[in-house]
Amino acid sequence: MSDDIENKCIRKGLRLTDQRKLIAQVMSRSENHPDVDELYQRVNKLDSKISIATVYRTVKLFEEAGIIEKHGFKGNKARYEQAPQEHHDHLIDIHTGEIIEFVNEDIEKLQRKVAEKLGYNLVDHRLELYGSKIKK
Amino acid sequence: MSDDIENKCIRKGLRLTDQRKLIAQVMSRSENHPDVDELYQRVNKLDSKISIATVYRTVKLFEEAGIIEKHGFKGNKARYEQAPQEHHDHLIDIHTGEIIEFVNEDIEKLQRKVAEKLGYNLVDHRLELYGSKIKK
DNA sequence: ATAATTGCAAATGCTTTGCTTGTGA
DNA sequence: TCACAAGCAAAGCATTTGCAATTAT
Repeated sequence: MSDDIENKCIRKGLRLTDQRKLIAQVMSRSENHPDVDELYQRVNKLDSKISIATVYRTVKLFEEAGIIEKHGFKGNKARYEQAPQEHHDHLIDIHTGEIIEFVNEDIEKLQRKVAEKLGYNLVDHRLELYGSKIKK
Repeated sequence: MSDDIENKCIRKGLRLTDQRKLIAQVMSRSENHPDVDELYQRVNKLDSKISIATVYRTVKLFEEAGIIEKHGFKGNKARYEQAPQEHHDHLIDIHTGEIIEFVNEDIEKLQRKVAEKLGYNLVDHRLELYGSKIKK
């Protein structure tokens, strides 16, 4: 269902305003990883009175609640995606900007091992691959 | 020698100004991964007339010439380090901010493999581990 | 000589915030 | 009702840029 995010909000005790519902909805339906401005554009079509400050506040709220995830890929602007059920990393096409999600359990394991070898518990990580399409 | 960066500038045909020499020198002697402001503070002690705009311009110039590397760890501000002879990744202590460099050839291999499986040539990557020190 | 570089301050781009009015529970 | 959220515009930061003066080659 597309209001999954709404339910999460309720469970987290977040007040459910019209604007938050809209942003949740747009976020749910996003195929790509939109930045705040894209989000604002889309939400704006549904409610032209919403302000970009609200989008920023909501996105941060959702992020802190663990409902969505923030990414800072190269080329700065923060991009968001719905917090995935299962963790994944990203491969970014350096020519088109297309973002492909992937999972590799071997890499995950090695990361934990590396951290431990250095005397650390792995709390979080960021892995981004940048590549160009192989032409046949 | 600490003026390794200077030689690289010459080889790249970059004009060698006093300010660039200073920044190169400070960069060479940095143990940590300084951000522009730290760099500016240090350089400023050697030449109080230097402007922060010059530091920004120089750091970008060096980066584009492949002389230094730019990192965007979590918590935004760009940090720089001398371009290493051998590639390495970073583990960041989430409590102290300390940055530890590491190399793991297995992870590197897996990354290439993952990219290829997705139909891409791996051009670049970013791997950051965030951890907290294991207490004995 | 002269094209590139600097310093300064103003401009930019993204993000946050103060304050008043509006609203969900 | 009333603590919290939204809208607006102003402020904040990191970074970039226009321009006149300076400098490396």
